[in-house]
Amino acid sequence: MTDHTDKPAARRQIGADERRRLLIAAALRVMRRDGIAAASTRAICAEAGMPHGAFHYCFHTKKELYAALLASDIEIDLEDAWPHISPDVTPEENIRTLLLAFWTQIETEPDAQLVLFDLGSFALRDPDLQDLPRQEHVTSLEKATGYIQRLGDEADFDLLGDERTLAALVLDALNGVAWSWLAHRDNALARASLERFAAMAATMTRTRTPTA
Amino acid sequence: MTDHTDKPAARRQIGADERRRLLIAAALRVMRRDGIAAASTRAICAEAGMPHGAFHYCFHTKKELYAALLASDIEIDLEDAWPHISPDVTPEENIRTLLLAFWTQIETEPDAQLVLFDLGSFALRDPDLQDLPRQEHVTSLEKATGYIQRLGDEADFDLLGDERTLAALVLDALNGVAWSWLAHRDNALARASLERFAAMAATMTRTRTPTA
DNA sequence: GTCTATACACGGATAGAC
DNA sequence: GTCTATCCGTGTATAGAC
Repeated sequence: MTDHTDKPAARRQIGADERRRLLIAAALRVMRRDGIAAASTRAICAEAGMPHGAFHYCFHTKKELYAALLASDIEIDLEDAWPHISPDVTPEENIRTLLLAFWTQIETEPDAQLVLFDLGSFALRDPDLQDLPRQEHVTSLEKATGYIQRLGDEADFDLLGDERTLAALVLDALNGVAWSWLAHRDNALARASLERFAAMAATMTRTRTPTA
Repeated sequence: MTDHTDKPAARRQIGADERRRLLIAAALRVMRRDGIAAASTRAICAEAGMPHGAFHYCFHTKKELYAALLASDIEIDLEDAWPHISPDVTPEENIRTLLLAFWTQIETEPDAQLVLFDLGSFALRDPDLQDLPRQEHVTSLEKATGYIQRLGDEADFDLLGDERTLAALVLDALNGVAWSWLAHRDNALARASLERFAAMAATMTRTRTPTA
């Protein structure tokens, strides 16, 4: 009789793990909107529609939330936005196409990009969290290397020199362009820089099947 | 008789403008050491050896200090560290030399670099301060353009394409490499990326006086 | 397990003595 | 102009009711 009530009391019991997910998502929203400094535990709980007390039985400490945010990698992903690469156009054009596909992802979410910088910067100061950006970088590098290999396959060219170094440079260039773009907000300049980069990178390629 | 004392009481009167300089310097030290979040007005005053009250008659608000920090541009300067550029070696070697000279500046002060990111990121969130990173970028761009022109002159080559776009790309690449280096701290990888960039950039040059 | 109320420390800013 | 004492808001964390 005791648990036989009409009120869906059980529905309120969403469980700590689910709450964690909600809090992480809420934290990201607050950070995107108001910056990392404004993302207090109170603000995050309010955003998630939870009472403030909920925070500390989902995460022991706030640092734990930061760690969770950094672990749930919020990085650029091209899986669903892979552009059309054709072996019929020049390597330069294909490289440019790929870079601009990346760039579009960044350009559409400037606030997310800023949060990424803030979060990384925060972690770099804390000895307990320093490994997370390092790990994130390794992951990005692997992903980028994969993208570059796929590009070479689809566009029918080989890369000269070490692929990993090149992948690192591409990632860094994109990040650097993103950073300065956040300051100047000159879309044309950012894209021109990337197109310049594409032209330069194309000199590091050799087509596999020479055009007959 | 009144102001004729042996005690150097007047020496204590260092003046508000001098205090401002001291506070700015102290703020930078604290930020480098403990991060921007730890740089409270109290911590800064303590670092400067001043009472807490001193802060608010040097700066009306803390934002004013941030503005002063961003205005007193803490950027990479090569004036005193310009490397040896020779027209007798390839453009690629000269470009690499210049880039690595820049890089050495960055590499020796990682904490300063991190503060630069933090400060910029903070300013980008605040509508009142957004112009400062923009202005800083313009300044850096002009300076970089100057360096590139000087490089071309001393190394005896011309640049293909728009100089400003190239200067922007160089700055962005350096910043991007710096950012990822702060995470992975792999000096060799960072330098390899820059050398790669130098090789690519060299394809955008044409020597002025063709070797006879 | 869930939520309220609260403890406690710290931050920016100001009032007012000297 | 210089410094002390203090106000007030906010942040993290926890004790304890339900």
